[in-house]
Amino acid sequence: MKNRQTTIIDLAKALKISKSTVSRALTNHPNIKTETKKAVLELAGEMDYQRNMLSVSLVNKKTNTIGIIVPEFVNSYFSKVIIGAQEAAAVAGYNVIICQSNENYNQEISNVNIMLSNQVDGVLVSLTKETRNFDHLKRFAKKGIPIVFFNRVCDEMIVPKVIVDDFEGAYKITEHLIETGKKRIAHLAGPDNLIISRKRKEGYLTALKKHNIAIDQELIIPYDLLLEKVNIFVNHLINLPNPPDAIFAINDPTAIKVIEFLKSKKIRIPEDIAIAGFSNDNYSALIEPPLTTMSQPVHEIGKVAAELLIDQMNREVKDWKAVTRMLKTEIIIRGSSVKE
Amino acid sequence: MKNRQTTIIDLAKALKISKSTVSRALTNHPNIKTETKKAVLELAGEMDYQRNMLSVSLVNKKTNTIGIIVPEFVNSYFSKVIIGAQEAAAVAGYNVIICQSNENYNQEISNVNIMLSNQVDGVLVSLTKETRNFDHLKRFAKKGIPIVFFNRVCDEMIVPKVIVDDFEGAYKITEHLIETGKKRIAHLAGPDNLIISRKRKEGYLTALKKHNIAIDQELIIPYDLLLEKVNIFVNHLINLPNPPDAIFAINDPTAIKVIEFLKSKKIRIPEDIAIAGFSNDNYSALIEPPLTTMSQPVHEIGKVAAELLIDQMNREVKDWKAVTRMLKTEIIIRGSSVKE
DNA sequence: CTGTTAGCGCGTTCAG
DNA sequence: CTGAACGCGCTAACAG
Repeated sequence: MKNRQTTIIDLAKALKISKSTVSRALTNHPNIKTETKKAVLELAGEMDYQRNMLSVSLVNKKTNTIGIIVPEFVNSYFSKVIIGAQEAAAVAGYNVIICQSNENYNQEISNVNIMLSNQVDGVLVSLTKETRNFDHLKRFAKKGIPIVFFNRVCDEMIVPKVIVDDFEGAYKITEHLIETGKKRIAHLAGPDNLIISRKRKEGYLTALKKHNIAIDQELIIPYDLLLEKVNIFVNHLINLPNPPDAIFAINDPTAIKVIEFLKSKKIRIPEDIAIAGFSNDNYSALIEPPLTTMSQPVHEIGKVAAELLIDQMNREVKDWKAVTRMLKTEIIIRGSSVKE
Repeated sequence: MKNRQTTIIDLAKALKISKSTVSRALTNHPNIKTETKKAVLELAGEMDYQRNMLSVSLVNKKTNTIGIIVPEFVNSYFSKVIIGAQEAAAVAGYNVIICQSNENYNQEISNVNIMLSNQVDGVLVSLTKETRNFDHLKRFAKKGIPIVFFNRVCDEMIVPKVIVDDFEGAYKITEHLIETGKKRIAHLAGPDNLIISRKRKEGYLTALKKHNIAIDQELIIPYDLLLEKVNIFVNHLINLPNPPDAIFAINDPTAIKVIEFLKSKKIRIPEDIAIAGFSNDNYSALIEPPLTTMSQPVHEIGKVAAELLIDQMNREVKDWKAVTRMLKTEIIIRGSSVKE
């Protein structure tokens, strides 16, 4: 089926020396005559020899690979985190394999199996919106494989985490809406099992309380992150007897959908209803009106997560540390909340 | 460093049977007593045994993994292609490893090395904008590893390719601009080494000729796909003594940048200058005005590419077929070219 | 139906 | 400085 690739044995035969010598020449071993080393390297070049990492990993019990499991990467958020992680991993000599769970719990389980059977040395995980049970993820730790969560983290596991201050972010953005004169602020809240959803909702609620605005449960919409349904929820909101004058959406893709829908209904943004999102995605600045949102340091989230993971991998299991790194967000005020 | 993971030997010892029996039980071998099989499976579950694919791959000389090399995946285009490819690969029992070359030739070479040392069974490649030499990619074929190109393909290698009709797409979209009454249509053309750039430019030129519009070299801007530079080029265009009344950009991210810049200059779109892009990216419908563009069947491109690759992998090298699949595009007319 | 043996490609002892 | 021998975890071929 497949042509055999050049191996150390091929090189050894051609040069009439032992395999171990070839191996040593290839791995910069100290005890090796410079000329035999040179000869080996030369022939390796000619024959396009490429080290078989499968064997190396098998022998070393180490693949130099870290796995990343994300819910999706069509939106820019996770793509950028991945790039940040990949760069930091490369610096430390690690490759990366990526699986997307497609926001599906069972898919996440099967991703874990893929990672495990490919013997990753560590994993970076951001949970699906459905994940409520973490047994599949605990398998990593049991096998001595460190795990680091980012963005969609899990309280139940004491491991390193990289997050932003979702509470504060939501608080500030809600406060911003209040300060622009809005009084009935609705919230499209994410699934309650995600900590980011709960924190952002808390931030929202706390800001309202602080400013003595009565909380109206009618304005808090439980939303399962299915963009197709945004229209229904928003339509419901605008048809309330006492409709909202602002909507804070759990994330930017949702907020963008909200804007689209309101525009189609000829509702003025921000005069009639102001909109805010969360995360400052790629195109949030480009829609009309541009979206007010909290920016997250996406690239750095990936970088820090990878660095924490690599740190864990360099420790004995008993020395693992479960630090939580909380990175800075920044409010980006644009035309969806303030008339420019 | 790492806790040893459960192996077949562990199971064999615990059950006091031979390793081969355990192996057979785990792989659904026919010749095996149902009760021993059951016992093995049960213990495997208890001990959380996970097959070490490193060893399996080493023995089988097959990793069941296909590699994908893309220039980037921050924009939605390649993300979606990857998802399509991943789905098709999964159906056939293949995993996927993804590398991004970051539009960098040297990075692409190093990606090839990663793929090779990880012993992928086949690769899907979309070239960087810098790639002019293909020796690194020819190494795959020499080693019996099939390669399939998509989107950014290469004339020099006779292998399967998945493309869209870039010539026709560009022709139609230019013609559309002409039909809306535009006479001085500029083109932000991609690097000449990319076939898609050349085809799209040809389509543009042919449409002009067909409609007896003189070709003005001043309006054809060679552009290296660096979004940061779009403003400079567009600024140059609008300050020409005889400025364009339309701009056809090689891709959507570029077109979106053009729109942003023109808006900042208070130039009316499409009245003063109409804009068209190519590929119908995620947010092209959302900007103001929404972007006229050619949609590509991104998901299907990935799917077809993966299927062609899997087909090659199932053949002997001598039976490899170099089909080129050209998928359908569709013009999407929106407000950036026609006042709504 | 089960056990034994060999070997995938490599790195790492241990001898010289 | 170099070679021989062993083993990583698993599957396949060959005996029973």
